[in-house]
Amino acid sequence: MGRPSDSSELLPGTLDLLILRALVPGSMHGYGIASRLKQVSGDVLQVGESSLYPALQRLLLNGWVKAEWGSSENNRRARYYTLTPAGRKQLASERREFERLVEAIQKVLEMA
Amino acid sequence: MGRPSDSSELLPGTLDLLILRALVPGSMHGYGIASRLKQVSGDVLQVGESSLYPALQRLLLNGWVKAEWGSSENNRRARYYTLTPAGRKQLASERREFERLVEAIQKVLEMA
DNA sequence: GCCTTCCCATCGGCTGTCGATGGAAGTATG
DNA sequence: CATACTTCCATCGACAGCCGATGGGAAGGC
Repeated sequence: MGRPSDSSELLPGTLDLLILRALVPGSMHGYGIASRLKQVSGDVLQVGESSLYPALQRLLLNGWVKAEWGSSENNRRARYYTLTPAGRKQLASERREFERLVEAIQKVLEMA
Repeated sequence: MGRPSDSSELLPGTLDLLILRALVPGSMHGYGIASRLKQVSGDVLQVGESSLYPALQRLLLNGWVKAEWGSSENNRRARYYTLTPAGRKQLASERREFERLVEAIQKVLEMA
């Protein structure tokens, strides 16, 4: 699994980038992040919860995001994740790297 | 390893695509494929041999490529890999999928 | 004779992703 | 009321891909 030809709906290695980017407009809870990614991508990016939460743990551990409990607009207990300054730097870095690699791949795809 | 922020020089999950694409102009041996990818990508895509050969085995197993022994232009023993018709179909499919995902990610990266 | 380049290949380990699973708390249905 | 559905949290086990290290052999230059 985790390969483009499989049922994967994600390019492996881009999940952190996507999550960090999703948090730029403001704090969100996990479920909301997944919904937002799905929505913005036009149903292409379908992040399962079993991919999402490990990723969020990772981000917490590295200090890219912080978390605090609260209640969602539906009166449900929810954990809100917020981008830290370090997280913004990481986002910028991952984004540059991603674009660098995609450009490189495009060159290969378009070569003679 | 295998993540964008690491020293990885590859977007995980794109290696098969790259190899298949590299074989479109004609048969090549493994070492040549790696060199070509590096060159065309402007030194960005650096495929280690320990990534390359397992990938080639995979492609062989799936029938996307076939292999035959020969000698390189330098009189050295070399195994030449050639795209099969099934390989071309696979290439087209992986390429579409890759572009689909990249577009989706772009949407996220550029969202408000 | 030695070193570098070319070319093959494998093995062990790590990490990321996913399917399955489970739970709790609100909201709607009948 | 009871049942079902949705939201929201989270973990576990399996699996596959990539990489660093390592091995070797054969051609050619110094």
